[in-house]
Amino acid sequence: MLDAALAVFAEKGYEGATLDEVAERAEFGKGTLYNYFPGGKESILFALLDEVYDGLVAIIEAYFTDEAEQHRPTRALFRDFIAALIAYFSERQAVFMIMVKEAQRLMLDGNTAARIFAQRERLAETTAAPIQAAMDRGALRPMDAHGVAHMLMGNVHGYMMYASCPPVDGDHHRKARAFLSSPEKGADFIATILFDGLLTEQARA
Amino acid sequence: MLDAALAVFAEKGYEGATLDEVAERAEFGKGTLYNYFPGGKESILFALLDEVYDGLVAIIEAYFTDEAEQHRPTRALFRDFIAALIAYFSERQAVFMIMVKEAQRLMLDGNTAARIFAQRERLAETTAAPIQAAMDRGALRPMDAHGVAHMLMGNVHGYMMYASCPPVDGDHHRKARAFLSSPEKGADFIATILFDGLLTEQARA
DNA sequence: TCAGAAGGTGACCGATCAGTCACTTGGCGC
DNA sequence: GCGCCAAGTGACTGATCGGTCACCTTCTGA
Repeated sequence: MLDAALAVFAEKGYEGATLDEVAERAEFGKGTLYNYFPGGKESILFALLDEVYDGLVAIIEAYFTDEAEQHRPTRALFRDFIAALIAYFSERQAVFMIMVKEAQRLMLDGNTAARIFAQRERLAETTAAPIQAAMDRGALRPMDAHGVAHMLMGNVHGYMMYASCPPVDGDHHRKARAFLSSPEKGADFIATILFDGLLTEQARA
Repeated sequence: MLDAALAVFAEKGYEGATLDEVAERAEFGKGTLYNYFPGGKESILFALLDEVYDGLVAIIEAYFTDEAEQHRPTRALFRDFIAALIAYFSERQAVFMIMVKEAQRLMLDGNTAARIFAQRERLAETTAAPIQAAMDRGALRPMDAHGVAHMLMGNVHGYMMYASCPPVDGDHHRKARAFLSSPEKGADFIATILFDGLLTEQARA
C-alpha cells in the first residue's frame, strides 16, 4: 500500500496526487486506505517518509558494519560508499523523488520541519560515526563530523539532481553529463572534490 | 506583484497558495492578476522563477566581473564567493524557499524540467567560467568545470538547508550548527572541504 | 447453519479554489 | 462636462478531491 503511495506521490507530487489514484494503484478501495491510515493523506506521507528514511539508514549501517569494508583505506571506503548511495538512488528513482519533492518541502515548513529534520539527523548521525572514526585515526581533517556528513549527503543529492536531469535541447554539455552518468564515475567525481580538494598541489604552496 | 507571489508561494508552497491570497497581499483584485498574467497561476510561478534566477545570475556575474576581485588568490576568491551566496540567501529566505520547494519539484517533473533546467544551466555556466579560468591557469584541478559549478551550487544549497533548520528539541548538535551559522563560518567550512579536501596530508601519501 | 466480527468498499458530501466576466472606476482628450 | 478607453474588481461557477459512512463480503467459531 505504501508502495502505491510512493509511486503516485513520486510521479504527481503530494499535493497533485489524489487518494483515489493511490487506492486504485494499491488495488484497494479508498475507504480501506482510511482503515490503515486513519490520519488521512498526511499520515500516509509521513509513514512513507519514515519507511524511506529507515531504508536509507539501514543500507548505510549495513555498509559500514560490513566486516570486509572495515579496514580499507579511508578514501576508498568513502568513495565506494558514495557509489553505493548513487546506485541506490539510481535504482529507486521514486525514493529519490519523494525525498527531493516532499521531504525538502516539509523541512522548510514550520509545522513539519522538526519531524523530517529528526529523520535527517538519524541519517547524518549514522554517516557521521565512520567519519568521526576516520578523523580520530588521523585520516581526515578534524572538523565537525556531523556537518561533514550532512554535506556529503548533500553532494550526493546535488549529483543526482545534476545527473538525472533530461538532456536539454541543444545542450552542449550532454557529453559532460554522460561522462558522469554511472555511479562509479559519479563517485570518482564527488570523491575527488571532497577528499582530494579542488586546489592543485602548487596552488596550496 | 511578483513580490507578493514570492512571499505567499514561499510560505505556503505553490499548491498551497491561493490566488486570492496573492491578490490580497499584492493589494489588487484577483481579476487584475489575470490582466497581468493571462496564463494564470502557473505563469505567475514561471515569471517569478525567471526573476529569481535572473537575480542570482546578476549577482554572480557582478561578483566575478568586479575589477577588485579579479586578481586575488583563487581560494580566497571562491571562498568569498561562497560567503556572498550564503549571505544572499540568508537575507532572502523567501527566494531560497522558492528555489528549494518549487524549482526542485519542477525540475523532476517531465513537463517543466527543461525550462527550469535551462535556468540552472545559466547559473552553472556563469559560475563555470571563472572556474574554468582558474583551471586553465593551473590553480584548480582540471575537471569538468561545468559539473564542478553545479556541485558548488549544490554545496551552498546543502549548507543552507543544514544551517537554516530550526533546532530540534534535545538536539545535541545545536552548538555545532550555531558554529556554522554565519556566512563567514559557513563559507570557511565549505571552502575547506571543496578546495583543501577532507584528507589529511599524511593520508594522501 | 448462522450470528457476529473484521475487513473492505465506493457513492456521496462539503469545502476549496482556479478561472471568468459583467461591472465599476478614474483619467485623458476634446 | 462628456464620451471613451484602460485598468481594476470580486461575486460567481464548475470541477476537483479529502474525508465519511452505510453497506457488503468474507471468515470464524459455536
